[in-house]
Amino acid sequence: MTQDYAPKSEFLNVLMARGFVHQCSDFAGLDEKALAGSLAAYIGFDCTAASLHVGSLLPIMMLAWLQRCGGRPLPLMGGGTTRVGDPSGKDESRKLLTIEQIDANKASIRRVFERFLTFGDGATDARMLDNADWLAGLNYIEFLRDVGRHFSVNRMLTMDSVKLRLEREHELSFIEFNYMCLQAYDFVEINRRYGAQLQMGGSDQWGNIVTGLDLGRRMGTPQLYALTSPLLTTASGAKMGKTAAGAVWLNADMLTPYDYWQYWRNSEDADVARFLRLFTFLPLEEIARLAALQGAEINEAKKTLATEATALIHGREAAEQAAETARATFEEGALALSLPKIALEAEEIVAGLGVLSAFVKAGLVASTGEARRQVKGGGLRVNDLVVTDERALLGEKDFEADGVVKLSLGKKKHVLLTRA
RNA sequence: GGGGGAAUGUCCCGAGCGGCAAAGGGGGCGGACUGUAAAUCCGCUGGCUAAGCCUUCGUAGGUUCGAGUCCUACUUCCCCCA
Repeated sequence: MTQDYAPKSEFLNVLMARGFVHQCSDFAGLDEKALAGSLAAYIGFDCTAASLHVGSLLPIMMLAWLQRCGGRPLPLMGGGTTRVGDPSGKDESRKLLTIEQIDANKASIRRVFERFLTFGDGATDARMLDNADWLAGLNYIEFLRDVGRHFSVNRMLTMDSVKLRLEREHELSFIEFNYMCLQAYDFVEINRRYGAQLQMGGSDQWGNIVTGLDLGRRMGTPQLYALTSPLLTTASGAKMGKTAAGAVWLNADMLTPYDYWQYWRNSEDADVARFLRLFTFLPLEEIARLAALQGAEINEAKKTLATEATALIHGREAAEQAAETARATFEEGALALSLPKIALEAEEIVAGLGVLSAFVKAGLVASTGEARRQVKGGGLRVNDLVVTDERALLGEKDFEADGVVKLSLGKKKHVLLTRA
C-alpha cells in the first residue's frame, strides 16, 4: 500500500525505498516534520519473553534508520501493558506474568537495542521508555475523567479490528477494548514527556496508533503521525521467525550466532532482495547488484544477507566466524571445530553411549523415539556416516584425531561431542 | 435465570456404531531431486530399559470384561430465549 508520494526527507526516502512503509496518516505532513529535523518517534515492544525475535527486527530497523537520518528513536517497553496481558491474540487470554518476570525480560531485551541505537541525552540519542512509568500509577477515576472522556466509542466501533469482531459476533472483552485506550494514552504521554510526534509499528497496529493520534488531537497535543510497516511473511506465505526449534531469538544466549546465520542463509530465493533491504544497512546499489544474481549465484546474496544480518546483532566477528564455520562444513565438507559443542563426561565415553541417546543429548532430536525414527529415514549421521544400527555405541574410537564426534541431523544440523 | 451445543494426539484444524495409540488435513522433521532455495515425489510426526511396557481425548467419579465413545457432577467457551 506504499503511496506514490515522493518524499523530500532522507528518513521517509530511505524507509520507502527499502520497503518499510505500509501506511502513513499523512505523508506530506510527516515528511515536512522529518525535513525540519529532530523528529522523535517511538515503537512499542512487549516484554512477554526474555528476548525479542526476528519479528521485532523490522521495527528495530526503523528506529535505527530514524537515528541515522537525524531523528530521535524512542523504543518503548510495554512494562505496564504487559502486566495487563495483551488480549489481542484472539483466543485464550495468555497467562499473566509476574512483575519480576516482566522486569527480567525487560532487562534482557534492552541489550538488543544497544546494538542498533546510540543511547544518551543528546538531541538524536535514543532513550528507552517504559509505559509502566505512567500507567502503573494511574488512578481509574482520574483516568476516566481526564482521558476517558475523549474516547469516542462511536468512532472506536467503526475501527476494523472492532467492527470485524462485532460483525462476526466474536467476543470482544472489555479489557481488550481498553487496551486500545491505554495504548492511545501512551502516545499522548510520550508526546508530552519526550516530544514524540510519530508512532510506528506493524500494520496490525494501525488502528491503535490512529486512536492515539485522535486522542492527541482532543487532548491538545501537536499534530501526531502514524506510520506502519507491512506484515512480514516469507515468499511462501509463512510468518517470519518460526523454526522447528522455536522462535528465532535475537539474544545470543537463546540462539547461537551460527544458528542465526543459518536462519538467514536458508532464506527463500524470492525473499533475498527484500530481506537485504529490510534487514541490512547495505546501500541500495549494492543490494541491486546482489538481487540481479541468477540461479545458484543467489547463494552469494544469501551469504551476504546472513553475514550482514548476523553482524548487526552479534557483531562482525561472530558473524564472520559463523560464515566460516558454514563454509568449512558445507562447501568443504570439513570438520569445523567451531560448530556447536556438547561436552560428555569421561565415564560416559568409556562406558559407551548409545547413538540414540547421544543425539538426544546433543539436542538434535527430542527423544530416543524420534532418533529411532530418524535412523529409519536415514537422517542421522555420526562423523558423516549414516547411522544404520540404532543400537550402536559411541566410544573412544569415534573420537577422531580432533577429539570430537560430529553428529548430524539431515544435511544442515550439526553438533560436536567433546570430552568434558 | 431458562434451553441447546462444544471441549480430541500439549503446534493448529479436525473425524471418531463401547475393542483406540485413535481417520484426515495443515505445519514440522527426514529422504530423493537441486543450489544449504522454491516446486514436486516418498517416509515419519505420544514416551520408554521396545516383538513388550507405560501415558494420552476439559476435570472428578460411575456403569462395563473393556470408555474418547454411555451415566452423574464440576470447569470453561459458544449459541438461543429472558
